[in-house]
This record gives sequence, structure tokens and C-alpha cells, in this order.
Amino acid sequence: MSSVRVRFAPSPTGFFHIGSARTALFNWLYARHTGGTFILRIEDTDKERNDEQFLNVIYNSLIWLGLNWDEGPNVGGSFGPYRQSERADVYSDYLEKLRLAGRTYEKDGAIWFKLLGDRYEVFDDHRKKTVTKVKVAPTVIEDQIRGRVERVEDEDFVIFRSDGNPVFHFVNVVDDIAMKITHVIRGEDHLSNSSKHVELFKAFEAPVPQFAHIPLILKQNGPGKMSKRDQGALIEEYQKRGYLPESLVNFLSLLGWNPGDDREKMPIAEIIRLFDLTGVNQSNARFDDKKLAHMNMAYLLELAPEKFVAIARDYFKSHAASPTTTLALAAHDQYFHDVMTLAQPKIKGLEELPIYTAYFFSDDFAIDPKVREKVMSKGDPKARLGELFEALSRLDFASDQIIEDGIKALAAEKELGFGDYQSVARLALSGTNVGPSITGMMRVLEKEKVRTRFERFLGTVG
RNA sequence: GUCCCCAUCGUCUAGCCCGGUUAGGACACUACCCUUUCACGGUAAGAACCGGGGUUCGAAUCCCCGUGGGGACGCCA
Repeated sequence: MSSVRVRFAPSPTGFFHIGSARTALFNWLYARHTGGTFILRIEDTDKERNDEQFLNVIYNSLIWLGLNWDEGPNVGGSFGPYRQSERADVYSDYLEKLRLAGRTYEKDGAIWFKLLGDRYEVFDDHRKKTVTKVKVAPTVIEDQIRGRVERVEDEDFVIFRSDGNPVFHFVNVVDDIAMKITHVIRGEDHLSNSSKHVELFKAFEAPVPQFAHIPLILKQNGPGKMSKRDQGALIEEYQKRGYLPESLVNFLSLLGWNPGDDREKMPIAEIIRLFDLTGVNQSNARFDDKKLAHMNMAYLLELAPEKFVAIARDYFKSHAASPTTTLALAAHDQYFHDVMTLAQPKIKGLEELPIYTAYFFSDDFAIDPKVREKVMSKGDPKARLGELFEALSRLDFASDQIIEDGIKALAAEKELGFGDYQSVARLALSGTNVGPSITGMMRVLEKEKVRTRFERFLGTVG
């Protein structure tokens, strides 16, 4: 095990979104790549805004994505506790160090961190008030991704609120010291906080960890970074929509990082092997749900049929409220299996499944009027369906191939093409022109059902 | 307003560090092929170096300025 220790430090103040997931992923990847330790630390110092339910959202999302933590809540570790709300003792110890070093003072009931240098007053246009500044040399941040960044940190800042609770800057640095964090990998929105943090590290006389500020994910439409409220921002949502976590992870890994060549779809082991901070970009990336959907389809396509069926069943179960999924779940296992394997190579995502397969589980399906119009307008489809109905008794439904041969024989006999039968049969059987092969459809539906649907359709067209 | 970061097809990006490419790939879009509908797949096409100055024989690549985008400026994290 290497000495690399990284942490993902979310605060449970809202749902878990894409940006957080990507930060977690990059930390996890770096830990796995280097053989280091991935730590989950919950930054819940703001009691007002924290909520237990969000904690479970974080845990569940990380687990779903496969980002297991080596130290943290529920798994323990020798640097715990890993929830900041349980680390009050640690913080008072560290506050004492700062106090002894003469780097704190009290004002308005809060405890402030004192910068070193001469003070002067200046009016701040933005905040519309006079503030006290300190004459300081710029703070240098050596960043693995940005290079050397200088920032002037010239105002004292609060480290303990008047309610007695420590603030983010303080606990973040203290815990990074206490937990021996070696690399701080976080979003670029923290870059301007880093000067505060570096000054704190220096005040504690602690080694400054390596910083790596990764680019932000921008919302796909409109200005600004992606936030919890944006469309497609929540991890939970992808879970609900039946996205495969490995496809989301693969997609996310490519947002701001690349292996240096054209490879995109890669197994996680390969991503871990290739991942490094030097491959991380400096510019923000816009989220593209189409590319994610494509990635997901590619993963779905290569799933072993048994696995696909199991995942499909889970998806139906978690959407059991709808009538279509209820009927599907009520079907025999083998039948469900057969329908799903028919659909697997055809669909782009699990979300399509209930509607795509609905007519397999219910005779009560609508005929698409547009498709009907199109199919019925050329040739004599009614006659074709009649012929096919006639031939049904002679057709063996044992395999797609036998059905295909049977229809082809019929077509040859009538000096017609396969398509002349296919389109109208599909319409009668499914009410649409979208779906799996007609032969597979007939095989799975079985002869009796095919017969009754043909009959019914023939009846409706008079 | 101040400070910080960034800048290649519509989007994600390779190339930049170490100047010489028909500036490559993927998603999306278009056409065609495959075909039993719809997809998948295949082929092809269109599509970019933000602008201006330098440096240089030569700049996407190095430097400066501008512009644009993003972030931060809380007793939030």
C-alpha cells in the first residue's frame, strides 16, 4: 500500500450530483491507481443545513457507482471518527495550538484566524462596507493541474462561529492534517479557498498536501456550472432510470480526463491503470447527456443475456407502479426472459423497455394510426395477413429460422417478398412498426396468441 | 467591482510541454450501405485552432494585450 491518502469530503446538504460524483471518482481513481487509501469524510459542521437523509443518499450513490471507501463512516479506520460533527475534541485541540501560537482572536463572539502583517482599512465596493486588510505576501499554491498559482489572502477569517461550531476552512485543514491526507483533489471552485487553507497549514506548521483542482462540469444548456437543480444533475436519477453504473463511471471519467489517446469505452480496471493527475484537463467541460446515453447503450449491448434479464427485472420491479411493468412482472420467468433477450439488442436504454415490450404482456395495446395508415396503403396487406393466418397451422414456431423459412416459402409461392408479410403481421401483433424481428416476436408470442391477434386485426379492418 | 482559473469542430477531446500534422477520434447531425420494421453496425460528408500583436524561415503549439467563458469574494461547504 502506498502512502497516498486522498479523501472525498461531501457535506450532506443536498442531493448527490454529477459534479460531486466526478470529484469522488477522481479521488477514488487516484487512490486505486497509486495503491493508496480512499477516505470518505462527512463535512457536517453546519447543523442548520445538514440532514440525515442526505447522508444515505451519499452512501448509496457511492456504493452504486462502485466507489468503495477504505476509511470512513460504516467501515471505520484508525483516523476516525469520520463525521466532523463527532470530532469536536480534535477541533478544540487544534484551536488551542493556534491560540498558543497567537494566531487567533475573538470578535463578535466568533473566533478569527489572524494573518501576519500590518493592518489597514479599505472600502470594499462589492460588499459595500469598510474592511480590514492585512499587508501580506501572496500565498503560493502549487497545484498538480494548474501549476503555480498565487493569491493574496489579506483578510482575517472566521474559524469558529459564534455558536461555537468550527467552519469549513478550519475543519477541512485540521482533518487533512489529522488524517494525513497527501493529495487534495477537488473542484476548481475551491481554488480560491486554497490560499486560506495554505495559510492554515503553515500556521499549524503542518506539511501542505499536494493540491489538484479539477475543472468544473458546466450545465449542458445555459451559463454556469452544473448544480443540484439542473436537469440530469442527480446521480439518483440515473440509478432510477436504469443506467448502468459502470457506463456512468466511464463517462464521468472522461469528463476532464483522457488516457491520452482515442480510447473511450474502457473497463474500470483499465481506467484505474491509466488514470493520473497529469492527464486531467484544465478547462471546464459541458455535460452531454446524449454521449452518456450512447455510452450506456454500448454497455447494455455487451451484457450477457442472463445479466441483462436480471437487470431488466430489477428495473421493472423498481417501476412496478405502472400497469405495463406490473403485467410484465406477473409473466412467467421464461416468458419474461424471452421477451427481454429479444429487446436487448434493440433498445438504447432500460427506460424504453416497458413501452417497447408492453404488447408482449397485454393484448390491450393501441394501434398506431400513422403506422396503420402507412402499412395499409400499399399492396393488399389484408390479403397478406389472411394468407399468413391461413398458413399459420402449417408453421412451426420452434425457432426463428423455421418461422422465417415458412414465411419465405409462403412469399415465394405468392411471388411476393418477406416484407409484404412482415409489416402487416407486425402491425397486427404489436400495433407499431418498431420492435424486434417479426420471427422472434412470433416465436415468443406463440402460435395461439399470434392467431388471435391476427384474427382480431382482420376483424377490425372488415 | 476585486482576485483567480481557462480558451481546438455544436459537445467531449487528441495534438501544445519539446514550433513544421491533409489538425485525429468520439457524441450529435446528414447521406448512402446492410436489412424483415426499428435499432445496432459499416462507409462517406459537413464541422474547430476566439481576435490582435509579437518571436521565428515557419505558430494550434512560445510571449504579450484584448475578448469571451468559468470560479471565488459568508459566522455555507
